[in-house]
Amino acid sequence: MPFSKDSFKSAFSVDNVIFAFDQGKLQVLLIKRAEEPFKNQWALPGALVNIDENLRDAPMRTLKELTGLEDVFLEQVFTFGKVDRHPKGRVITVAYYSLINKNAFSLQASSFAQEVKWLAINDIDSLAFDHYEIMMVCLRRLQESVRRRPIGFELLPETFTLSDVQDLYEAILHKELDKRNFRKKILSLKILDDINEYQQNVAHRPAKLYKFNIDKYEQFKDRGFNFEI
Amino acid sequence: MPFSKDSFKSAFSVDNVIFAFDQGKLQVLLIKRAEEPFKNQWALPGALVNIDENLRDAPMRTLKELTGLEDVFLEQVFTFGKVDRHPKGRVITVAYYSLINKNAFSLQASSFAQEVKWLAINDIDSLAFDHYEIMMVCLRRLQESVRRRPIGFELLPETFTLSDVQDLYEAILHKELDKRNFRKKILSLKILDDINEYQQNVAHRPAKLYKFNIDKYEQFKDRGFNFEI
DNA sequence: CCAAAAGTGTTATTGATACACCCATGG
DNA sequence: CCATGGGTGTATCAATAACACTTTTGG
Repeated sequence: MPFSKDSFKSAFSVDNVIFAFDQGKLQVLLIKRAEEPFKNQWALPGALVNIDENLRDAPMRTLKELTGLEDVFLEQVFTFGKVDRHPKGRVITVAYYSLINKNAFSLQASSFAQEVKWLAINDIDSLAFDHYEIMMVCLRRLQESVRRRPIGFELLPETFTLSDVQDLYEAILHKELDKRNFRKKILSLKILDDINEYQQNVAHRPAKLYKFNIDKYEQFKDRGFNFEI
Repeated sequence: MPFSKDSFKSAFSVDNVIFAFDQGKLQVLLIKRAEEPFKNQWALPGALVNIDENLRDAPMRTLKELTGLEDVFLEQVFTFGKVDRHPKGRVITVAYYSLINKNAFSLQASSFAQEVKWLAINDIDSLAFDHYEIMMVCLRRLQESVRRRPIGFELLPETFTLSDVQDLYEAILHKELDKRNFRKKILSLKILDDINEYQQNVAHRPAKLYKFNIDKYEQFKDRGFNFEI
């Protein structure tokens, strides 16, 4: 049972910025609100926290309802608690972000939203509530994280080219990177395994395919690195 | 009015890890609990969030009650929300940490605690609830922050020596640092102003005194730096 | 004159940056 | 044979790391 749902004076919620990478762009999953306030406006997916549910399970539940996915990268970012952030009462919300591979699932019909869509983050300029601010705070956190820990690979398919990785980093950091230096650096981390296969049917020299090395990831998770790019 | 105080089933709180630097050690302010649960055990200062109070104001209120201080460095760290983290009901808590100069005030009597004390963080090995974990998460965040932004000077008196700064960094990072390299690096940031004064009445060569340059701080606050030490 | 902490420079190594051409494939 | 993106190396510069002795004061 969510906090104080019936006599709504105060509530406790989570919002989840779900990132994916598609068509060279960083995309965010949005829902169109079916109810007031902000009816018919785009918003971040979220949920009230059930009283018998661990906090982290709330955004996981949202994610599962929307995408069917479990075991997804999920990181808590910040808790937003201004008194007036929700027009109908006091709602404190914990923001999370997730990284998913868009191709691994299809969007599911969901009860709480009329409509669901992906939108490139650079094409979003307003959202319901303070969700735009929440999204941008999550983006900044993703940008910091991607420079310090080997995350981001959750956004790619199982095998990918070095150019895919570079395109992803450029999309996240919103910045062009030098090809040779990028390759040197990412390979020096030894988190990518060359699988000795190549792209097929491309109208140019086929690129080598790589796989993400999960063991090295585990080593770096705590230790971190400094991807100065 | 705090969330659901009377019929306590769920509540929303903040806990504040208040750091100070004294006798070469990083200290944390603790309160002895006057009530069950965990009666007579040491805990982090905290408060329930009032329904008409911005989230960030709650730890500031705690701080003011305990120390009389306002305008203190305060950073949100993480929100802890396991179902069973509080034995008496569902309490989600937002952890903050503060940095204060221990000499600038005296501890005040407080209603919610029998007793208040400073304890060196290395001498703390358990606390009420999950407060030990909360404290350690805040410490890690402080350690990260101090390497990337010019924070920490809130812990020092208005004038200080370079050795004071080094001792502080060593206490925070729990690691010995090379004197010459440390000085080179910290001076290269230009956030310290040499005030052309010296220590008095010390039984050794007196050290130069420095002041923290708040303008340079503002520049670095967003830009950050990389204090690889 | 002793004890204590302050203060100071150089070298070696590592990492970051800037930069341009040839290669393999499909059409 | 053209267009497309894949792939590669070097030189310069900046930052980091390791390291030991002299100076100034009070007692």
